[in-house]
Amino acid sequence: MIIQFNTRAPVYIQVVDYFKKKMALGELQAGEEMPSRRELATELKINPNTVQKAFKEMEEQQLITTERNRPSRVTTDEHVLKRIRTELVDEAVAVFVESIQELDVTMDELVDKIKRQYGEGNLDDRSTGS
Amino acid sequence: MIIQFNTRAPVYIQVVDYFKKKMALGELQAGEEMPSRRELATELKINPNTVQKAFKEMEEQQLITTERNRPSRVTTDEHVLKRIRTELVDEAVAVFVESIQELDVTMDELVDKIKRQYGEGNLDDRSTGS
DNA sequence: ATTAGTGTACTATGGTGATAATACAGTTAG
DNA sequence: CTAACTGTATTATCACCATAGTACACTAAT
Repeated sequence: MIIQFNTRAPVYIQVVDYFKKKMALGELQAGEEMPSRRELATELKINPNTVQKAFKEMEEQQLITTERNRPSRVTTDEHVLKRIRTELVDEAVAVFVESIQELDVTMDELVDKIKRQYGEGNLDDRSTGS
Repeated sequence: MIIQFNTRAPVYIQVVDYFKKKMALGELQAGEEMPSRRELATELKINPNTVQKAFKEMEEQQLITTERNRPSRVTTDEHVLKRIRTELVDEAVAVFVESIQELDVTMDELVDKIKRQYGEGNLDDRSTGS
């Protein structure tokens, strides 16, 4: 997965979301070691302090834990991990609906535009059985 | 239409979007007079300078015009006005798809969540014939 | 002409976000 | 022990955003 920074949202928030996605997809699993702050900063070409801020945020959200001067680890709380994907999607939907509210958009128009936006076939049209 | 400020996006951008929506819905029509900066600042409980910044942004986007020290007016360029709604929706869809990309969300799940988010029946499920 | 209302411009302050450069304490591999 | 790596903390600078206060030129109504 590649991270692509916007100008709008704070970088440290985008870093948090980046790791949330990784956890939601199982690319980062419970108890797994996180990359070091400096290493990640170099890799993402951002400031170590920004990474530190992101990690601090993730700690407050119970996504990772850190003991002393050892590399941070993904939480082992499966309960927390399970919720990540749902929260990401629900948050995105909330922001989306908020932004198009009162514009009298039909469901058909939305679905059409969303499908078109995906384009590269990332979105599955089949049912998952909810 | 009521404006509800987020903490995320700059206030002056939210003011611009607020007026874009009004224009897209025909609440503000071509050539119509805009409220004065000070008046609007009082009404929205924000600083006149913030309103001024929003109006300057709208001028650069050709949404309004101002001559000398007369109240600003909505552009008479129907071409510009026609595009507003499409741009608003497309932009929202782009941001939305971007945010849920790589999360393996099915179309069914999305539609379900979106409908649920609307809830109060703002979203029409019938086709408009595009 | 006076007054109140326009748009516009400027300075200043405070908060947040991002960067840069250090510094320190603790851990680990050599 | 030493060296290199961890996390953490601090100070400083810069940009953007929002606010406050003030000022000026012009227009319109009186």
